[in-house]
Amino acid sequence: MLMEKPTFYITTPIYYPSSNLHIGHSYCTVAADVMARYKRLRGYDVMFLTGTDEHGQKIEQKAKEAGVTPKEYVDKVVAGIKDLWKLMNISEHRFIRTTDDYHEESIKKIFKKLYDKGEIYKGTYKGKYCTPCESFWTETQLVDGKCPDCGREVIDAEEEAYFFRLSKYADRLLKLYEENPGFLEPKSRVNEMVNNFIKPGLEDLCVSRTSFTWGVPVDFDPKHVVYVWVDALSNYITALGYGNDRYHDYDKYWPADVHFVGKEIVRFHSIIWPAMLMALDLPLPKKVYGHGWLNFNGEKMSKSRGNVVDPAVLCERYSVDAVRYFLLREFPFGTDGNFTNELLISLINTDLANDLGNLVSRTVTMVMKYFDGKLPAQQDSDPMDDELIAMVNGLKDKVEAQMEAFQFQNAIAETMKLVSRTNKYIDETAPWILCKDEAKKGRLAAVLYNMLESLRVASIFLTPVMPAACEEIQRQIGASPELCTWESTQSFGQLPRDVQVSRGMNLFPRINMEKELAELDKLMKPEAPAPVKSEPAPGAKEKKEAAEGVASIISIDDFAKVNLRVAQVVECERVEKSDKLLKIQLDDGTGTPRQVVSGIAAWYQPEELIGKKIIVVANLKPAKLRGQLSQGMLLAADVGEGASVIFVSNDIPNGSKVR
RNA sequence: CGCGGGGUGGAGCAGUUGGCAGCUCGUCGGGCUCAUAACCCGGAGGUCGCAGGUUCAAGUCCUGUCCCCGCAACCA
Repeated sequence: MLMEKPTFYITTPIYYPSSNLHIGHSYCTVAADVMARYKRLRGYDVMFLTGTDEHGQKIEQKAKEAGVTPKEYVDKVVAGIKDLWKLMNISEHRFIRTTDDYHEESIKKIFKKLYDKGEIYKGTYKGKYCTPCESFWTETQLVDGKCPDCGREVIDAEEEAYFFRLSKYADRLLKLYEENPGFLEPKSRVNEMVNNFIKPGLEDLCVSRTSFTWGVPVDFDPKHVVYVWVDALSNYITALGYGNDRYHDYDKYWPADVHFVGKEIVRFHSIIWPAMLMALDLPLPKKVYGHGWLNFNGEKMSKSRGNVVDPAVLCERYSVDAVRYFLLREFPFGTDGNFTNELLISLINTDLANDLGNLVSRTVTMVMKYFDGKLPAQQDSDPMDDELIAMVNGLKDKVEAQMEAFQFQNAIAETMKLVSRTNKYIDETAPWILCKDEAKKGRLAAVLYNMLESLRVASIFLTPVMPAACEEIQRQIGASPELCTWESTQSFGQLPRDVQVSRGMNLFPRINMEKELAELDKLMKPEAPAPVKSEPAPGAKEKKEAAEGVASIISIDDFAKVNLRVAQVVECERVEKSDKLLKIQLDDGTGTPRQVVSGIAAWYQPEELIGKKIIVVANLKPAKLRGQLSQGMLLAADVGEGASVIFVSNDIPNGSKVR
């Protein structure tokens, strides 16, 4: 009886607090939380870790821009992150910040240990350096041989740096994947790692920097700070007390059962992290699971596109539980998902309002109506009930199998099948007819009991996903907490026969789709003034067109920001390996040639543009297209599927301002 | 160029070891009235991107091809 509880250690990545988090971060953290809650329900001693990775040049810069110290900067963002997790009902967890003193202490020790073991050596980091930006860049990052940030020339430069002997672990990593196929999931990620990174050969990894100071100093060589790899990845063990006295759970929880990570950082977790642990002679995590990304309306979410979804807004409008349900029910964990507002509302309405919420409502109402809230113990069963009961009894295994494989969407789907079956059962048994015959009171009571019992089981399976709502369901159907253990779902019939229900509020109110879509649209573009046109609820595509067709009003000052100039095409050629792009050299009157890359190759031959005068947006941030620097864009009209460049009269001198 | 992912009824997606093609939404018709204009039943609708091949049998394996998306390394 004194058996120790089995342990379960799950982590999310530590997020980079250079700005507020978006729905993608919530997705990962909620998934981990659901797993943690599920394991706790099943009797595990769970350690759930999340946190923030707070060092690095970008934070240093952001803080400088904001006129505060880096610590002040991250403190503020981190406070917001903690609030978000509170709002999203993230259960008991440990929160590590890489600026925590115990973590920094551990990092110094780990770095020293690796150095003493010869796993880290001092060398020189060679790269391209942009003096004004004080930034190192790799060859591949350069845009047309110039600094990707400012477009200026870079110089060859070297800096002294420490390197981790990553290259020597290639074989051991390959062996790890072969012998332990479950180490990295989904499986498709393994090929990616092997083909892209290990097979071409691993290079030693630069693990220190001298170009910025916002980091953990290397204590035996203080002009260096520990770079992200050692600093951030080690959080999974420093948070347990490895190398520090703040915590003492390392022996209990390490190795981790699973690291949940986004697909963009799978590489770090499946190559660098295991290699580091090998170098430290520590056990490896049992599994790294790379989940997919949430796109928005088919596009990658990003600040510059202005399509970042704020989870807090959604939670406030639709309840935390509804958002949590949506995230896990709608998207297969492991592959990318496409987030749309329409999908969110539609799922809440159908699954939660119509099916589950309404089932609770009609069930409780009938018990109130027919038996004044308390069922009689005298009940008559019927073979008609067998199918429903069998379904309940078989459900636990199915749900568990899906949860253990991190297939949340399937686990939820299994449970929702029971909800649907129960709705159907009501139709089959027609309690509203039974109630008219006094002789059938016992039968009526049995039917209502079966409905309650199905709801009890469904609510337990959904508890990890929707903790608050399920608690309320259980309260309404009269299922006390001791009747809602995970084990109790094993067999049908745990509620007392004479159960007492209580009426409650609607769990999931239906949402007016048209109205909400319009509201959400407004909320997502807070900086934009009210749209000129506010057609109700157009389809997704139409909406996009409307936004493009009738742009919102801007002030003359906004327009003044755009620097339009007349320029003449000097040279023009196709961009190699691209069928859409033309590379155009312009004379914009400044004396310095300007290169613009434009996606008009389908409609223009390079020759026919040479000598023509066009209008160029001269102050657009330079971008790299197919490896070619583009310093601006030329104006062209959309004509059907094609494009028509706006040419201007050759009388206008190059460089003339257009306004 | 390379690597990875994807192309399945109107929309969005599932489809482990090859075996009569499923789900949700929408749509059409019917039923019910306990319930949150909810619930239940039935119908229509797909030659599973295209072309070959292996097999008694392929969405599922092999080859070729077209299109879409992402990643290309110190960026955390």
